[in-house]
Amino acid sequence: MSGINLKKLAEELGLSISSVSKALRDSYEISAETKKRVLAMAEKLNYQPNPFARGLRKNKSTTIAVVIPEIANNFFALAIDGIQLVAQQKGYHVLTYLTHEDYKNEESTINHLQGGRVDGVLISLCGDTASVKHLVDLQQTGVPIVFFDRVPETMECPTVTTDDFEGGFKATEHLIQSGCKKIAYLRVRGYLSTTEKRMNGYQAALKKYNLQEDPKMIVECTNDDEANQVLIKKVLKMKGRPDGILSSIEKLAISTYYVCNELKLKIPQQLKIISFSCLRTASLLSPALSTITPPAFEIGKESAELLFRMIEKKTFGNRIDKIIKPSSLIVRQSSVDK
Amino acid sequence: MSGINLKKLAEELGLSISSVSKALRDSYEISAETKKRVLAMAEKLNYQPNPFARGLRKNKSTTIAVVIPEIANNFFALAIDGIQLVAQQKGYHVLTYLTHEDYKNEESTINHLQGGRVDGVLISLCGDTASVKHLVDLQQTGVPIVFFDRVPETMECPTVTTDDFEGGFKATEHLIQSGCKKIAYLRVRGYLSTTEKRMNGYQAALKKYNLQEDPKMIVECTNDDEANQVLIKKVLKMKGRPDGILSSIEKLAISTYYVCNELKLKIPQQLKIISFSCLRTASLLSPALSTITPPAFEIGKESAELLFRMIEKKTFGNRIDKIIKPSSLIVRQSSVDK
DNA sequence: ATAAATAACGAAAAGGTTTTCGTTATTTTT
DNA sequence: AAAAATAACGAAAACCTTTTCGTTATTTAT
Repeated sequence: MSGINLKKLAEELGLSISSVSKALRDSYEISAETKKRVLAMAEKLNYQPNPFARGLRKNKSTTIAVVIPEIANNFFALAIDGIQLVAQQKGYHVLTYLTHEDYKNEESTINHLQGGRVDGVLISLCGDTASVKHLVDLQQTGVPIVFFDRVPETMECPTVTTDDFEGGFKATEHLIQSGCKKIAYLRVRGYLSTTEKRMNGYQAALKKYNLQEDPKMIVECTNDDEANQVLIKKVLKMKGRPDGILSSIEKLAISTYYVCNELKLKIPQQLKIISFSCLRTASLLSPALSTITPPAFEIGKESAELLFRMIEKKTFGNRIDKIIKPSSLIVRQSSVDK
Repeated sequence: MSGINLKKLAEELGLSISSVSKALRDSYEISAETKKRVLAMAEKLNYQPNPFARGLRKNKSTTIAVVIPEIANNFFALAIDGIQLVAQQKGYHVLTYLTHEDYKNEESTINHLQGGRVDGVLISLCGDTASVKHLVDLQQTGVPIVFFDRVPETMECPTVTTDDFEGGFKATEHLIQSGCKKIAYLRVRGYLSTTEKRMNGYQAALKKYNLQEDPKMIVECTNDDEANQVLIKKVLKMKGRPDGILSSIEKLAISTYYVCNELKLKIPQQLKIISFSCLRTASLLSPALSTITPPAFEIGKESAELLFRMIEKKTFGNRIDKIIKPSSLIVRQSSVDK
């Protein structure tokens, strides 16, 4: 389509295809003078090597894949930002795939990635990932994979995560120290490593401060905002309702805000709330939302850096990296009495 | 790397490479029985055709590129969502590139796209795009390009935008009807089609209601949040300060909120504000932010659909589509007295 | 019964690069 | 002056598919 390839360059220059190729790769076999001529002509005609021919020949794509559940989510958007930064530096291209929290999508996406389309994969698991077979298969074909944020528990693999347990623990501890006696945890259905560990931290904090665990205080939400609001409303209307909420994801905190508006529940006077979140406008909300904020950009950046280490020296497999980046607890008005 | 290709399949089946290939493409030349055997074996070994060999042979990548200024921005995130939806349906892969509002990045990205890496390009221009030569060049090599949201003015090309002029007009009219006498417009430096047309709408509304245009009321912001806050603060502290603000992008509205917090300026009593924005939490801000909201998802979706129409029948060039999707004006507390 | 058509498959070229190896001409070494 | 080394380039194979064109065997039409 583009039309300008090595053959045409060679004709234009009166050289052979191989010589032109070598000149462009700065081979010692080509004289300095010829190289200069070739470079000039390539520049003039804006020659771009055909990526397929090159990929086929070198068995390398200079492309990585990023597989995430959704993009309209500040955490993932920021993570991609970090990934792109590193990829661009390395001269790599980035293919993005969205699973929309659907296991079938994740599976078929990963399967399509076999065959050499990419040199490596960065992935954050979707909520209902039932099996990791597709991932193990891909890994076994030799494609380096780095998991970030939502990682598998039953698979040997490099991961980059935040300290979800500590985050859940500290957030809960903070609510307790703000006077909460009955704290609910908003989790998402399925088996996400993040949700699980955050809950473990929550439970550990309850235990430390001798607060009773109550199964009714663990609200299992879905992907449907309206349904979630119904669930949250139900918990907030029951007798013995919680006076504090720890939300494992941002979206559920937002839903809680809406529900509180509707129920005329005052935050933080009647209900204190804190959420895992990367929302930039957290401090502008009414009231400002306290958050445990994972370093999304850094997580993306470090994941990519780790992946490129694996791509470059093929020595992965010996050492399985588990990188953990701390989240920051940011206290705002939603979790403290004025 | 993956190891399993047509040759191995053929060996395993006792067939020739060409027969296996034809069986997989469901050619009439192959018997139903053989096809079944081949399909079964391909399934069993999880055969994935090498995308480079195929791309090289068919001169087609089944890949599109999306070039945007930034990703951590709800408008672009939602647009990508729409794009991905269509691409996935069509079985296409999506390469994402971020220009970070840097012309040099945009230029080199576009130049790298020559050579057949992608079958089409979706792009939203960066703020300081000085020339469109790189885009014209790419277009002339035969790669279909669709521009969305931020589009060039000096180039024949298909575009998908929102009605920026009307949006600017209606937002300004709304502020006037809410009692504003002196309205500032927050624009971004450079020559973005969006900023420009929104400003034209703003100016037209002022004229219609016989309000004087004042150059000091047009605040030219940059990409640096802190610098912008300084600029906005300056305008809000001067005598004859505005009583209304129309912000051309979300980020500047957020900055204005921070400045107002600092200056103890009450929104909406002392300053009314409305902004172009796709912020999901607009209604949860303190106070809730009135917005003109472009249909980001639909813009992405329609851009992609248009692009695929161009890719599929190569009849583009005859008809240049200019699709305009209306924004919605959503009035909340920030722009009306209680 | 022969000619023509069809069904089912294989051989080989093409697509653009990279890389190995061969070839020539020039320079250096003995 | 002959031998060896080097410099600079070209020919061709390889990467894996797809597709055109043959080839054979079987079926249908004359």
